[in-house]
Amino acid sequence: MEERAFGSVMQELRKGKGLSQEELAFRCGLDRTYISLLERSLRVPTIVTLFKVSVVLEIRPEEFIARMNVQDRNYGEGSHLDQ
Amino acid sequence: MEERAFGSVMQELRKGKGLSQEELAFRCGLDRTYISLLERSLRVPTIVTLFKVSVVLEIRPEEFIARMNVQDRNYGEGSHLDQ
DNA sequence: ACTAAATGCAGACTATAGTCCGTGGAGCGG
DNA sequence: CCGCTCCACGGACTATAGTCTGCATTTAGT
Repeated sequence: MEERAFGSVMQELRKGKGLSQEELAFRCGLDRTYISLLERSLRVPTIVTLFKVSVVLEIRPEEFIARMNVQDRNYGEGSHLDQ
Repeated sequence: MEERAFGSVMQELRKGKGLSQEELAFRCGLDRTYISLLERSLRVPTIVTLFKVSVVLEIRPEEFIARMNVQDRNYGEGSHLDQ
């Protein structure tokens, strides 16, 4: 199905923004332990959760999904990964 | 959150392929009544369900999500909205 | 009018998304 | 060593995704 896990993409984006799991959870209105479960791929989010996380991580949800499909595509040239 | 419902996009794609709810459900490995619930936005799918439906409807999941964003959503001064 | 396909919908389920408590361990600065 | 932050993890929840069965209604064809 998905080539790359949702949680892996989320963790990468979270660390890229220098957020702790707890801080991300708070800003998303989700539970701290649930973010942990997501990153370890022990839960599958609904698309509503995808949208919530995308807002906080400042990425378009479709871009988030796109990153799950392909490992190497020249994402960004570091354009929106920095900050 | 989403401007356009998941179910609305799914129904449009389903009809575009001339499939009944039952046929779509069968090909997705989902229940017929659940497809009905999704189209009426009485349920929110997980991303796994998004992927299943996308395969059958022959659309990339990120494109599916993108079609939910008909209205503009602003994530921080258009830094990654372009492209 | 009759038939059949397609869908809405209700109810009672099962599986899992998501919460809320806590504990313990790894890492790090003082 | 001590305190602090971050995170993995457990257990016991609550909410909701998703199934299954059955029936009623609508729509289109003949």
